[in-house]
Amino acid sequence: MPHDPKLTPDDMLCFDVYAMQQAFNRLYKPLLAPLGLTYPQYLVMVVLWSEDQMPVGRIGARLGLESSTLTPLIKRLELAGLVTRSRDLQDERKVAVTLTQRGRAMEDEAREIPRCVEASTGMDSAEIAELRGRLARLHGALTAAE
Amino acid sequence: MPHDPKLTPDDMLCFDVYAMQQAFNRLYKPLLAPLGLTYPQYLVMVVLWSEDQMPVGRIGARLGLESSTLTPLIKRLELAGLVTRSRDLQDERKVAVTLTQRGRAMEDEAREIPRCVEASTGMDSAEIAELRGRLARLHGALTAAE
DNA sequence: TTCCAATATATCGTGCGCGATTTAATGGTG
DNA sequence: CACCATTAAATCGCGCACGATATATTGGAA
Repeated sequence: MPHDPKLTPDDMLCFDVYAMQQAFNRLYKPLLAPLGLTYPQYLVMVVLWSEDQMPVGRIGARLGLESSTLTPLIKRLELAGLVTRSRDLQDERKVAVTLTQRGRAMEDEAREIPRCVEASTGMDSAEIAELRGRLARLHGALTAAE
Repeated sequence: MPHDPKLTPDDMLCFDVYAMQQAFNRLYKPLLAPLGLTYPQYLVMVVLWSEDQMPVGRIGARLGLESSTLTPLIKRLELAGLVTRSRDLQDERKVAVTLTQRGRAMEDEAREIPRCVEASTGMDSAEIAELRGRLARLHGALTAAE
């Protein structure tokens, strides 16, 4: 029985995804630098721009992040004056995260970013949609596999 | 001029990739736990299994990682008894990373992992190849866009 | 030969990301 | 009412990941 041909990272789907994540990070860095945001911070802001006043846990559910990741991140957003944190009066276990005026205003400053990113992909919307469909299917299979 | 419809992370290709990376990490974790490896450490081992005795910089070139990431990671592999580090005699700036006997032996223990991962994708090889092609094209476009 | 720019690695500081644990509030059940 | 499992955040420790910087070696150029 012959040995497997030597496996390299370039043969692995997971490495494509790993490298792609690196590439997106490099792409976003200069776009987000003027806003003073990191990429994960930008994701949190996107969530809040789509629906303000959310408890930490709900943001985490949207992004697949734990409170151990989000709590310090959100505290940095608070320090930057973009959000405020306040205990929910109905349920004091929850901490509601709310955009400040400055946080809301930043949505406008960030408006060009999605278009800029899309342009960098060199793909038209149909192609992007097709790729996203495949990724969604794969994501479903992987999470189903636990 | 109408406002853009509210953007959410679920509308973003970059978030698909971000979530996919999370999913792969979750998938690999239990597979790598018996070996005592993290996912980035596994990638380094894959590189060394494909070609032993490599300087730090060459490993970094393969994986897209800086010495500031690799040096501590490789020191942990050394502490685990999987590799040794030694100055290149021809060029003493370089540090050659070499598998120990235990490091080489681990290749066998890891042999089932790629098949296991492939099975979890729920895709056949043609489908995977097609997806990888699209990702490679996107990666090229993104890195070309700086 | 002496100097110097380039190269290779290491170090430092900051920010994710997660598992494990802690703390506190909630909503039942006995 | 008292008890307690559940839930929501926060905290802690560890390991990436990267930019900026430091250190040391190398290979030329003056």
